[in-house]
Amino acid sequence: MSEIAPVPALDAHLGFWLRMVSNAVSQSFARALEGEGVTVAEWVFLRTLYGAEPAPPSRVAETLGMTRGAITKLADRLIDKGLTARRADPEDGRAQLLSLTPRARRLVPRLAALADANDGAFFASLKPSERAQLERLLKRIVASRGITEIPAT
Amino acid sequence: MSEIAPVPALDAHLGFWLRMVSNAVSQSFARALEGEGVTVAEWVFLRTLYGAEPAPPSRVAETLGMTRGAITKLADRLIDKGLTARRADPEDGRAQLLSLTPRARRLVPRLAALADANDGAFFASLKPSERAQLERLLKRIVASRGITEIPAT
DNA sequence: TATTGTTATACTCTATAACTATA
DNA sequence: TATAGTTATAGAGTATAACAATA
Repeated sequence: MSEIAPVPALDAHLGFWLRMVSNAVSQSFARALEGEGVTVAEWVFLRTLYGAEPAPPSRVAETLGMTRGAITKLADRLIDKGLTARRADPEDGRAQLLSLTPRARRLVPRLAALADANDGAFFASLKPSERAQLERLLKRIVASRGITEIPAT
Repeated sequence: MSEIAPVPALDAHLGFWLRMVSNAVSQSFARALEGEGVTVAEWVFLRTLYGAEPAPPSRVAETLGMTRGAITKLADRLIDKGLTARRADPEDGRAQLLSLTPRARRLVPRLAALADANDGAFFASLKPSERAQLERLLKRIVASRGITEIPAT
């Protein structure tokens, strides 16, 4: 006979609440971005290249904690959308350089405004001191666990 | 000429830090689950059915905020793995009932132990009072935004 | 040989919509 | 007609591995 051992509920873990809030924030942001025709991963990619020198896929991959193959696919999609350009690196015949198109440079500030609004709405119920406390705790975890990966999803 | 308007960095948003930590917790947990041959979504599904009456796909879908089609696919995979059973509801010819196999009932406590260990490791750098504070703030956001969806991913 | 990038393949997660069977 | 579930299709995100070109 198969016993039912007592098992903590899903919501007994802090990680559960973290994911619940994080997913809600991301999903809400994703819906807002949809109106501008981009996904969250695309936003992160665009923001990373914004105001920066053209970068090779390998560096973007490292920054975002993704494989080079994944960056190729993401870049392909953004090139199709007219938001990214890819050109050969004049100094290394193997390398490519990714950069934003003028349209992307006009778009990014609009997307940033959506990010601001989304963030503001979600954390509006916290007092400034509480928001600061939340940020402090999260950054402590990032530091203590050595988390370096920028979340693209 | 295309101007570069000042745009807040990705890490200027609380949502960024939330996602950074949440993704790290989930990825670490996913790797731990891999050793047991299940994904995070499968764990959530299994935990939801553990110790509960057999449930129709429609109810599971509602609980997890997924479509019925998605649940069918998830259940198919778990049936293949011998962790879930599907049988016709004797009281409604249209309905099916999903339940855990004995093997799944033995597995869930092991998976729960992994969840405990993962959570413990990530929040070890916080004092108990800080963990409580973090939980309180997260739950406040959940309540104020009316978040109900259990994060399956 | 090592490195850069692309391509091929595959799998998870998810959604929408068409479809079947039953109520 | 309405509901429950499945199936078909599609797309995002990701990974691994094979490959071509260049260093």
